[in-house]
Amino acid sequence: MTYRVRFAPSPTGELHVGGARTAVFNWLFARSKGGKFLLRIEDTDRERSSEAMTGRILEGLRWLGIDWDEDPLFQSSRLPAHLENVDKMMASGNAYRCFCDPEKLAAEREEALKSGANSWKYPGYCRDLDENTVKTNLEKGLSFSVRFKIPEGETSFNDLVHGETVFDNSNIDDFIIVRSDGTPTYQLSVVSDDIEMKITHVIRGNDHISNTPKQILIYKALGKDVPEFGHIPLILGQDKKRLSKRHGATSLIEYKERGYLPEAMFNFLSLLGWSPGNDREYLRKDELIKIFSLDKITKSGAVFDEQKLAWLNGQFLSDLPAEEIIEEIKPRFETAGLWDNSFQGERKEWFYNLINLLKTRCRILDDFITDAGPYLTDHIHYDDNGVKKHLKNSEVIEHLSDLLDVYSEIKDFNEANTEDVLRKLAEKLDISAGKLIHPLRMALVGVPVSPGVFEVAVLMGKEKTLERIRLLVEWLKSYHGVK
RNA sequence: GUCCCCAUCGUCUAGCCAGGUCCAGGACACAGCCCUUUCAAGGCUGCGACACGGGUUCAAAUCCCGUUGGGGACGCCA
Repeated sequence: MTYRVRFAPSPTGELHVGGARTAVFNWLFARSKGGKFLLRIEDTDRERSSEAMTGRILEGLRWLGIDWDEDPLFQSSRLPAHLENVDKMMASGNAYRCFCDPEKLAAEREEALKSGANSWKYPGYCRDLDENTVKTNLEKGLSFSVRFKIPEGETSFNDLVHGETVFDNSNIDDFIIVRSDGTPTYQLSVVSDDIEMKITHVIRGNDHISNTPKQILIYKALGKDVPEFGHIPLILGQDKKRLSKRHGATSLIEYKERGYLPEAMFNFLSLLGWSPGNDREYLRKDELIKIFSLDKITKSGAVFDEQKLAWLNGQFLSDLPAEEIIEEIKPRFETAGLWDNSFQGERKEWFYNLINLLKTRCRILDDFITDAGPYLTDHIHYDDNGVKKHLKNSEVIEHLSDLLDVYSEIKDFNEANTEDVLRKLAEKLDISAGKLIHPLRMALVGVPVSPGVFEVAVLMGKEKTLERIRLLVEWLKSYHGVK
């Protein structure tokens, strides 16, 4: 059996993280089974759909590393085929024309609900119209929609994640499959296209569970095989409600812009409502393909926790070679005005070293911008807290001046020597090494946080190190009011 | 309201189907310690959950029923 699954976004908005997660599960299923992963663009809502949005959705998918096997099917192109199915169903008595006035129906419904009824279904006025009436109505030019005729009985399916699920048909309305303007509705289009695309497994969000019996009934009315269905849990916001815009960022692209790596995002999404069944969490795509299975999908909703995403991103960042990080951060550095082409030219090695020094401290890509700043510009701002903590005693002026002297003497300005010389000086001055180390860090980067200060000094080079110590000495003189 | 789905640490989850090895394991977050020149990273420790009530059973987080709670769907949107 060839497994065929699909992801069917409608291009009415950005690719939502929930949608992206559905795509991830479908893709993982297909790739792990050697099946096909297909795309269908549900663009039948002409008002809200746009070609531009289709492009952005595909771009998001590509960014995540999700590829598809055949050309995407545009639902709007399939309109005649959908309507053909309606003819079949009308001919077989599974669908009928409804001449009811929609406004009248709406009013009826409102009234019924207001007077305490707990649900309202189409009363079936046109359900059993005789041929002559239909004919006359048609001749009169009355507009009509087409409804699906729900049969008696119950409809059940064995959901891949929830197991046996049963619906009593009496709870299902004779839903509309063709609007009075002659266009097919969602339920019809989905089934028609899934048949056309030979979809074997429909893996989608939980919110579609109540659509499933309707769709199964259409398959049956059409005499087609019913595919397997698997309904995955919804992604929730902190308040446990379905993730939506009021929870913050919901579109995949926003996370890309925030500096998350596609591999990390993919990994994170795969863990939302699925687990490999053991303690492994930090997983690459090829490993995920190997271990993914539908029966490990969780039943309950999953809260989107950006902190965990950030942690995962940090894991990927730490393991990513500097070259690749540089590719990712280049555009960000450019917009921040920190980029210089020499980083990929004569200062290539130096820049690699810098990035390698910073990467274990970074969680998202923009962290590199703030962390790398002091190395790339000469504008040093002395952080208030750092000043209070390490520079408030005017003695540091003397200490730094001494450090400046001994550092100027160093011939081979490497980590061992810079450390050695500093520690000897501290001993001579009878102070702890920290009393020199922290001011030195302040001199070099202006903040009390950095990689190992000797690594920093060496990376900056002797000249710049000396210059920055001098600069801080001058700054401190005026700060402490020393002449 | 009706129908459907769900229910293990604050969060993601393992365990549940094939009941004992679970006074419930891992991860994120949080707190502390170690390492250490700071911050990360790393290591260690701590905090922290089987929603409730009934069954069934020698034994239930695991099976059954109910209650409660949460969510989703109830469109001539998709």
